[in-house]
Amino acid sequence: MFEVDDTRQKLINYSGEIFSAKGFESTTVREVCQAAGVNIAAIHYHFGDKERLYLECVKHAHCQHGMIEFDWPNGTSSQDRLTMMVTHMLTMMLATDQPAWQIELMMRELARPTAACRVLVEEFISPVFTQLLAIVSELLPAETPLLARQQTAFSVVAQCLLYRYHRPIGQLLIGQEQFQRLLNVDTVARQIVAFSLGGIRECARQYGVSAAEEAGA
Amino acid sequence: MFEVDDTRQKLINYSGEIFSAKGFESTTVREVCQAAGVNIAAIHYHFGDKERLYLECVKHAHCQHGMIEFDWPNGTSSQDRLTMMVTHMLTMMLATDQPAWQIELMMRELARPTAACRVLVEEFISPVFTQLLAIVSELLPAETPLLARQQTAFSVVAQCLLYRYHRPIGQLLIGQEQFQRLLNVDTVARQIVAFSLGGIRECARQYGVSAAEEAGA
DNA sequence: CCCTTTTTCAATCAATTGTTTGATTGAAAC
DNA sequence: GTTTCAATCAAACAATTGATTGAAAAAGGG
Repeated sequence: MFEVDDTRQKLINYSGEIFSAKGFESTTVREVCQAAGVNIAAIHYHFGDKERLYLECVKHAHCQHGMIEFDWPNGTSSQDRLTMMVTHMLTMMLATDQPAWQIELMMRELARPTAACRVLVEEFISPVFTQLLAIVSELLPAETPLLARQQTAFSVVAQCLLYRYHRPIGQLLIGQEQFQRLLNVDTVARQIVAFSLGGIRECARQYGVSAAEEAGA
Repeated sequence: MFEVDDTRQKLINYSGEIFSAKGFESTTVREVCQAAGVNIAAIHYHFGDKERLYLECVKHAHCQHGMIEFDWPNGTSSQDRLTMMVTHMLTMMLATDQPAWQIELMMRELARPTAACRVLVEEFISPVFTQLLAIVSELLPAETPLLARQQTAFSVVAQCLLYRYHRPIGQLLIGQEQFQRLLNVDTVARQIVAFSLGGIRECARQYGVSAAEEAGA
């Protein structure tokens, strides 16, 4: 974490934090510049305008949290890979340590896409989804239609997304102290993996015997 | 759907639509009044200010789509009730027919809560969640800890929420025409129910034999 | 008809928005 | 020492924001 005392870098860091907390519209350039300790005109000088500063933040966010390369030990089972995948996604979702504004900004962008969304999906989301789809496909029969496999993968990611997007509702529903216990990655991951494996197995039953079960028998 | 030519009603309808589409901050009172065909001062006269107009919209939204009362035919199985529950939630999530701004506004409120969120959860979300939790509990062993049952219920609702909140990502991930096929309630409901039943069964295995299986044996 | 109350209207308010200007700084290049 | 150029600054820009005014219009009751 290099703390470069560069005006441009300071602007990205501070504006990214505010953008992620309040959104693009509700963030004012004066607020950003005051937080960063730079002059108002610095935004125009270094980025052109507010929107291009925002785009730079999104770009910076998904570069910093770039896709990690999963190099599974040879012969890792589908179940284990699913577990690692879910754990990886949950780690990002539940991350509260600083600087966490990058994730939050990306989540905002994915929920209410602007122009920056497409590249975000292509470079950040799509690779993860492709890998997840591959894992799910191994656990489903070979004849399973593509759409059904995609739906199954959606069911897995949906569970992970809930704990970030709907944290406030969750707290109101089951109480704050109870929900606090659900911020532990391993606790949640264990439940989601178990639930998902059962769900996948049930879906597999609709289309025949899964490839994994076939190999296991 | 009474089309009352009342200024107050027109303001709620049109502003609700714009609020739901662009959010509170990005919506201007001029835009609203022009759409409704009323004078700018009408907002101040009928509601006081912009914020109280917004609160009135949220209230109107969750009143219109109030909680439906499930009166199951006596002896309806847990599975069937889960199916009806999921179908009900998905019907709301995937609703695209007019006027759909009420749901969208509530979803916004639940993702980024303002003062109006608490009453929304208490009167609208909590009753549904309570019923879902009851159904899930029937399918799980009696010894299952409360937190585990709540997590399981979360896993079910999460799948439903995905198809509304992350529609843009879904379209980018699997293609627009492919995603279009996932806007059919029955198609999605069938998959989610199957996945969920399998997931619940797997979770039940961790805590013993479920009450339902016990009764079935 | 007149009187009162409610409702609507054009015009304007002060405040805030993103953006731009032209001068000033400071250090490197010649 | 002079020139050059990127960087920063205070100040102001035009435009838009939500809110407010006081008069005009409409509605209702006697």
